[in-house]
Amino acid sequence: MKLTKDFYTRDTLIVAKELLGKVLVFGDYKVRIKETEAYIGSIDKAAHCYNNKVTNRTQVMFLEGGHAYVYLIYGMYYCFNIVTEKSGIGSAVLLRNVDPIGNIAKMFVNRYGIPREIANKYQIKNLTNGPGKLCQAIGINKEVNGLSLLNDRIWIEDDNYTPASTSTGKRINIDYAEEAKDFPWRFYYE
DNA sequence: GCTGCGATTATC
DNA sequence: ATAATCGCAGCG
Repeated sequence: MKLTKDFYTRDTLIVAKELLGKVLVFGDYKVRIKETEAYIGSIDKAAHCYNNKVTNRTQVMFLEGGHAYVYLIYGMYYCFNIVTEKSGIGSAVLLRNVDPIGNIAKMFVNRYGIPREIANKYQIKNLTNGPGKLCQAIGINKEVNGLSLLNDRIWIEDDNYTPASTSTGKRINIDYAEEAKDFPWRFYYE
């Protein structure tokens, strides 16, 4: 069943952990969430909205939980986030790794421009295992930014899958974030 | 207006 | 280890 507003408008760390195993649905694409990272603007130097800074880019992070926050990184790749907490609190959860479930054939075309049948082992392994890769695979771009996950274009659902065990660790590629770089705000399972 | 820099990825 | 590539924030 589709996750409702009450799921998203909670503590960001809880939402980040409980998103593991849930299914993101976008058009005909379906992927299962395997790895997330939490970003909390009030105390987190790694967050775009650190110090509750509202800009044209970060304003989406302050919407009520249950919206999509999509940004362009390195001028080349999009990253997909889920906004959390009540309206006015700048926070979001980044999707860092997912397993492909539905419309996988199209994902190979989107990523490599080739049919699934001729993909090599390396390409299969790297289809959706990164924040930029998963967006390219399922066609997420700037137009998704700000969309509600409670409507019918994009949403997350629970199909009663529960990971056997989950792990916690430091977030990736935020060495500039001083003390925040050591916050254990990354959640994942194998 | 100009500058420097990323919540990344592919390739060497 | 490094190039690719551009929106955005900061400056003044």
